[in-house]
Amino acid sequence: MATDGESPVRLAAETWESLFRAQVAVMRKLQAGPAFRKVALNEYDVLFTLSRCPSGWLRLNELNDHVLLSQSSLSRLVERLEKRGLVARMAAPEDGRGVLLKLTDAGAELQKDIGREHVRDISGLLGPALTAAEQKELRRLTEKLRHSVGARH
Amino acid sequence: MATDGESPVRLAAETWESLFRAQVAVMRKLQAGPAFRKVALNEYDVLFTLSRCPSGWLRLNELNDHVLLSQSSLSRLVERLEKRGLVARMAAPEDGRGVLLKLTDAGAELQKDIGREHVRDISGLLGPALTAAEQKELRRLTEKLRHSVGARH
DNA sequence: CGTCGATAGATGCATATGCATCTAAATCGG
DNA sequence: CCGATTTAGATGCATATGCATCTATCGACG
Repeated sequence: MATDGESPVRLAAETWESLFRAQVAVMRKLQAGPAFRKVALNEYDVLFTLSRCPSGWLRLNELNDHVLLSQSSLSRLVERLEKRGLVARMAAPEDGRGVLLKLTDAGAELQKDIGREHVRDISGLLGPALTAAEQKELRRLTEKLRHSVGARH
Repeated sequence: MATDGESPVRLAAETWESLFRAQVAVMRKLQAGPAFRKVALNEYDVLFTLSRCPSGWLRLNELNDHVLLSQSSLSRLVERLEKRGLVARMAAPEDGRGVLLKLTDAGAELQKDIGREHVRDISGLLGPALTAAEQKELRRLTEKLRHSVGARH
């Protein structure tokens, strides 16, 4: 009758809390680095997502699925990035309501610069903490989690 | 000479990105639930941390290590919680600069209410996504990561 | 003890965020 | 083809956040 000491609900809660705290701890360190002096985290996230987009152009609403921001905040964030000359807008060809975004050359270059530094910082944090095998397992589990959660209805 | 297809730096970056995206995906769902109608995420985090504190009282600066917020923002957040009657302050007995915090009865009750719902939501997200063994492994890896990253001086 | 640097919080101010709402374009139903 | 509903983004406004700075206390050292 004894469970192995933990109900499924409690296990899930503890797992989430641990994941969340780890994310906070790493993020704290990353934000302290000089990489985020020029762009805020969410701004970098947008630049990064755009840099990974195969066609170069991405719809604003698709971008919104990636970032933990409300629609209105993202709208204004992009407005700021545009004013700084880091992204360019274009009306969507097939949808008169839509807006397409892409990095400008300056935006792409800034993303690459920050990205390089960012990747070094990350490596410096994860490398000493987890073996390669553990990192792979962590990547696998978080991918699985994300896809399960992201899968709608 | 062939690596197994992945440099350590790249693996670390991908692992972090996957962890981060999973956190965003889960957080999005959690925030959409009715639990966060009454208190914002960071506010709940403070209530939760206080509820877990053995002595009941916690220093403001210790709280700050837990939450992804600047010192000034936490200061004002606590001020709001105090105005809402959810936490109480006390001058630290051994340190005239310090402030001690604890939940009021109303704060403890609200935390428990939201916590219950929160835990149910989490279970509903993680349960279908990962087996119990996978959750335990994820918990282990993220704890290891957090302790390694946090143990900095 | 008295001065000096470090630490805990609070506060002024500029900016970022979210909610509600608005406009315009697409889609649906007849 | 037309009106009704839905969807993509933008915007007004109140609030939350961060940076720089300020005050008060602590701790070290002469």
